[in-house]
Amino acid sequence: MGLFLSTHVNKVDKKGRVSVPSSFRGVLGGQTELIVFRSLQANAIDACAVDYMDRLSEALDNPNKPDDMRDLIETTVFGGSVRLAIDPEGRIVLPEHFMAFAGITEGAAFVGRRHTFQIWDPDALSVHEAASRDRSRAQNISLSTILARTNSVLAGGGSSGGGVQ
Amino acid sequence: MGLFLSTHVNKVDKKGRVSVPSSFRGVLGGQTELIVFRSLQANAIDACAVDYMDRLSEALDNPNKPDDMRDLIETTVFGGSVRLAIDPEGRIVLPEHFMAFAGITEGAAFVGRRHTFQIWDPDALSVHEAASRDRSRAQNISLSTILARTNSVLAGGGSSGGGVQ
DNA sequence: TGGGTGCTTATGGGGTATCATGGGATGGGA
DNA sequence: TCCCATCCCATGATACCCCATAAGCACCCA
Repeated sequence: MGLFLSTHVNKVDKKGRVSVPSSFRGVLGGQTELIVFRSLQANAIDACAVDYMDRLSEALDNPNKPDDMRDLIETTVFGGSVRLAIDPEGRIVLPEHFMAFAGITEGAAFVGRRHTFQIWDPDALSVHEAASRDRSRAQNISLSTILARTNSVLAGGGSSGGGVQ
Repeated sequence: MGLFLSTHVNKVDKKGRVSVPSSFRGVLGGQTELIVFRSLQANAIDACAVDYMDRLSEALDNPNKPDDMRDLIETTVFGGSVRLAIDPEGRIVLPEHFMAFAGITEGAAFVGRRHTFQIWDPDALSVHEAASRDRSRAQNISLSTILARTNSVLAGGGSSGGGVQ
């Protein structure tokens, strides 16, 4: 119950409300607010807990970060983010221009990404997911290979993998 | 009692429930949840304990990990995986699209793979196993050759190791 | 050695709590 | 006074939990 996991598709009603999946609300703990902003990588909406934003801010203060990246993130993420209230039934109302940006109309797909999650139009997600799976397959990613490979990275070694699968 | 071993075939009842083999539940310790994920290599479902996923998540936070790889894994693995509760009788309910993906209808084969296990349609598994056996035979793999070859690697030596088999 | 006994495991069905979703009511701001 | 946002309540569907039954296995005792 600590990480945002799995994908849930929920309906958007005519008032613009959409339920945040129960398991995601569980990850948020008792928090009745969350942060959303337009994703930098895709036509999707990124979302996270309020306190996650604080940690992101600290990371940004790291002097090793290039200045232009800091500028970019400050503008797009912090400037473009919105704080949303979760109603007693666990629903949120996405701002109009966010819906348009992600192409969301009557359905919204919530995709867990560990510390954050994304909100997609279901159709756009299918397309994106298919492409991602292909790329992952090309990299030979599986539950068992990720750990093995990461450990070798940590050890400084770069065994190219090519495992038996 | 530490590794997922051997293969068990169980029935899927009309509610979609299927028993996790008792020995697998033993490996999970007291954990009442597990993670499932559509395999990238085969039409089967990968499964692991929740804490395995936690370790995977920690590994992903390693700053040496390339950013694009992290994105890919977060989307494919974490977005594509589902957390399933194990009921008091030791059963799980696989999501509809997971069943369809693996071609599972009335039976499910649980295949131990050490730290993870897979769930197959029994018929699809037979086909896959036959193919795997052929490949093993072609590569002259046996339990004793694996150890012998690994040891020689560790020792830095390259004794070509003509397999006994 | 063979039969019986008791436990663990797998499977089936029914009842209940939770969740997603829809509609209506209420209150504050324009 | 009107409109919009929020909150409250109702409902259908689903997921979860509890109990019951049956089948396999190991152990024990005769």
